[in-house]
Amino acid sequence: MRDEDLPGLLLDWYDRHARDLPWRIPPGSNAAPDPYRIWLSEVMLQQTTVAAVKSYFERFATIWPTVQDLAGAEDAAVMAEWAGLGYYARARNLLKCAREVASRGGFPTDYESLLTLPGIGPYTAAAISAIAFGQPSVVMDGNVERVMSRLHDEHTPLPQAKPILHSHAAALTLRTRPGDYAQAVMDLGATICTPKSPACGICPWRDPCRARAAGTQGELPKKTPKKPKPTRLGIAYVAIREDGAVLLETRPDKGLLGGMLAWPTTDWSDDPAPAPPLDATWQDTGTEARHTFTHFHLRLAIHTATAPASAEPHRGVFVPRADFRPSSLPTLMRKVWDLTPETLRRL
DNA sequence: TATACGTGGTC
DNA sequence: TGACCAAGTAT
Repeated sequence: MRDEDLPGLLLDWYDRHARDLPWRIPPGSNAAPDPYRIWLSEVMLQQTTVAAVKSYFERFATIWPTVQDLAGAEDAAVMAEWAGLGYYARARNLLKCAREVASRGGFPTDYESLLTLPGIGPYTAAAISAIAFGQPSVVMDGNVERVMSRLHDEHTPLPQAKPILHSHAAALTLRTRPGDYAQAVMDLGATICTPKSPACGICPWRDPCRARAAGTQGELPKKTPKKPKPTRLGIAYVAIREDGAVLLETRPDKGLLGGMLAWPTTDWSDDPAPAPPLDATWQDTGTEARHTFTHFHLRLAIHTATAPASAEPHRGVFVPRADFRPSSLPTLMRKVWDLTPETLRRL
């Protein structure tokens, strides 16, 4: 098996097995990819599964069919539509990027220019230039790292191995069909060369794969062990006015859940100081929302209060119940609402 | 180079 | 059930 045969082998497989995805131009189609849809899908797919992205992509593409439409959207509308997808800096950067692209009249086509846009890093710049503009960029994501580590039986742990794996990937990236090739390697990683129990028997690269020959595919890629997650504590304050309005605030742009609608809370720490957003008689419901973020566990106690029509909160604004959509909250805050006693939620 | 940054599925 | 993991980026 010669190295130059590998891309062709993979493209043959992709021609027969490419998944049908809402943002994808099927192999063999003459249609031109829409850079806006490619960009939108790639940003959504950062550290996020295809299954989670699909419905969000459909909604965004329907509400804002072009980058000009998105550039003209209200910040709050975009954040509300992104709620539940996670990594909210992506949504803030999405809007910044849309406005920059719209003002310059379209997406740049080359890797270096794409890299300067907000929310577009090495992976996304390579993916857009390859998939939307047919450039032979080296597309490196978690899938490609895993596939390359196995193909070459590379035991150096990540992230140390990144340069080695990148050079392996670069050696396979050709001028022919770079967009299809990039998607093919990622599809291979997502559906066959999976992290656990890869389906080597049906892999188009089973013969050249060095890890398969050595029987090491299940242990690759090696990774440096992760730190344990600490547990932090906090209190979420759910205030409901006599007319049913709920007290919410928009979190600061920087930091966790930045820019998202949320119940006022204390700090999240070992021993948070109480910080009720309203002078009222607060009740401890005795229940807590448990949530795990990337780097810590959180236990958020839920305190509730009812407020008169004249109530003036220190923080946040009362949102009329008719305008309140739990689906516009990030998942942690939606959990808090779901755990709030039914008798209060019905007020 | 290391850390902050979400969420849901899987085993 | 808890740890791992996913089409990463910003700082």
